Amino acid sequence: MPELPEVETTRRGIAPHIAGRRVREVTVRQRQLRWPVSRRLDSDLPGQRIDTVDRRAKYLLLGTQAGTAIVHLGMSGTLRVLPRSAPPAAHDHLDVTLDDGAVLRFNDPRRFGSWHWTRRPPATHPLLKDLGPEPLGDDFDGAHLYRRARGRRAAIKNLIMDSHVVAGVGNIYASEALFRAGIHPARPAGRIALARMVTLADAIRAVLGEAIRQGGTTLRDFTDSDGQPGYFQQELLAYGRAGEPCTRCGEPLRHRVIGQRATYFCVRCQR
DNA sequence: AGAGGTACCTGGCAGC
DNA sequence: TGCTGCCAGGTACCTC
Repeated sequence: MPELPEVETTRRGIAPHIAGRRVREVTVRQRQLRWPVSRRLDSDLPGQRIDTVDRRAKYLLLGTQAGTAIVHLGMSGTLRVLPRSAPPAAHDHLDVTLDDGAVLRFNDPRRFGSWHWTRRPPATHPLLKDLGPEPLGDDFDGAHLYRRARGRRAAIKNLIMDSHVVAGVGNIYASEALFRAGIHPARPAGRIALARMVTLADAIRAVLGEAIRQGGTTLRDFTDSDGQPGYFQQELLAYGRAGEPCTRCGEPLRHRVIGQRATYFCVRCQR
């Protein structure tokens, strides 16, 4: 269930266990993920030391001297560090065995996740090169949103979920940020004033930041073989709460499909 | 160029 | 209990 906070939580969870380790072996049990896993991964990654564990949008980047593994968790992917002796379970599609006997194991029931290998700077990879700014980075703010909304008649919720506008805002946090900002999710993006875009950008940063902090607090030991990876339990104010009273005004929250995705909002507070 | 729909795949759950 | 239909956190790609 990875949105950006979970991907970041995963990154923080696995990094201490894999950074600096050398890759002994790559085992691909299911090559058909969102895209077929390139044979280059099997051939190039073994023998390399993992120097960096970074994140760009919802992509995890395992950097080595020879190239970078680009990993996406899709809708249902998880990455965990386990003892090599741990037997593979259903949907354990890919293992990266390390030189200390641990294994970085990728599990993904729905197979919407992906593994790429690139020998070039990862930022130039087709999947990454056109991404918008990081929502928690310095070059994302209300002015950026306002600029990108000029001439756009699409719903604001669709705009902030467009990874080319801002990277990594998923369906849950789009609803949450719009609720906090008091902006109706279906409002045409081009008809929102700069000041409200500033409020929205701040809300996006706040909700993602808080979720990451919560993810950190509930993060379990990623080396625990039988523990579920610790997904954060966030106090969501809008998402999934159709019919429940708005925390601000008491009006029952509504559910509506916008951009083919479930959307939750308050008709009184959000305009 | 922008907007909208489709596709990928499996598991869980409500309803019958 | 078992079947069917629907829904789910993502996002590239296609068409209009």
